Amino acid sequence: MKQKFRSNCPISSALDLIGDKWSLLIIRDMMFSGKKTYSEFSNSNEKIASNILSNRLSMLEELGIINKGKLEGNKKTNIYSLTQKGKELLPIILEIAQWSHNNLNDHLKDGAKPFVNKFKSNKESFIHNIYARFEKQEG
Amino acid sequence: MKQKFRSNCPISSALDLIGDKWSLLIIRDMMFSGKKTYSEFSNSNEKIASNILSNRLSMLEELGIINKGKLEGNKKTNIYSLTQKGKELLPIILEIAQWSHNNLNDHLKDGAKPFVNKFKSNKESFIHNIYARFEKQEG
DNA sequence: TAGAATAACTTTCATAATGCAAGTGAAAAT
DNA sequence: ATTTTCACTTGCATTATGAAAGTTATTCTA
Repeated sequence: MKQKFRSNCPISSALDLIGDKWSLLIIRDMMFSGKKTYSEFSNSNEKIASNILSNRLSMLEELGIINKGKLEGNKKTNIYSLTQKGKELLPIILEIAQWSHNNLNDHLKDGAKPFVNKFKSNKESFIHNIYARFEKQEG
Repeated sequence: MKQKFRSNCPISSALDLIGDKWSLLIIRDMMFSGKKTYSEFSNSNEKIASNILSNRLSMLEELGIINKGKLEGNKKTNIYSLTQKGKELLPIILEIAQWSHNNLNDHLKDGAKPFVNKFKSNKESFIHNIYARFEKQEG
């Protein structure tokens, strides 16, 4: 079997799992756009190729970051959802957003700025509110 | 010219710059191991290939995340240091460490755990202490 | 001060990952 | 019954990564 991890370092090990240009975008879409099907993911602004999307969805599932399921009465559409492990990527994603907000200002549209500002003003509560929303969505 | 960014999304844009398996490891070594030269970076546990290291150092410099300099009286050794933009990657890296600590526990050695626990207990002050250490190192 | 060692790469070539376009098969809608 | 939709897969070109050896300019050492 091929080694999954390059070392025992927590940073390195996380990058072994999600250190690419696509995985976190799928997670982002699940967290902030409520996307949950293959075709929804394939419609992102960043134009992920269908084979890469397919590959990442199965990797993320294998890693226990997302789940794959169905809705009753529909055999066609697969419904992907975040596991706890996946949900806990939220703080990472928010810090990334903040870094971009601080350091790539020229390039970014203004849309996300109020969002990041709200996060900055009280990170803990901001994160807990989103976690609560995750709960609600699952009923 | 080739487009650097896939979209205006802050997450996507950050990943366009540092969304790979090596860039953040170089930053990590600068932040936590005080590494600053090519040969120090090439000695990491994760065994980065020399051509990739070279490529990443120049990318990171081009992106304004690190600086390349010399020490007086030494024309040979290049000294790399973090810019403000680079230093601000600290919160991202710490959140990644925390995620691994929470979710990859079986795989990780115990060494980093007290560190992450300290971070968890008071993130703001932990981060500010490290920022202060950055200042000190530069004199 | 001549030769050895070191620092920082570069080059070459094999392998793996990504990207693009087209194609497939089952399920659902018309 | 036929067309659409959904979730992929396949084939092939391009790009990125990895391993090993080679290069050049210092700097150290005998």
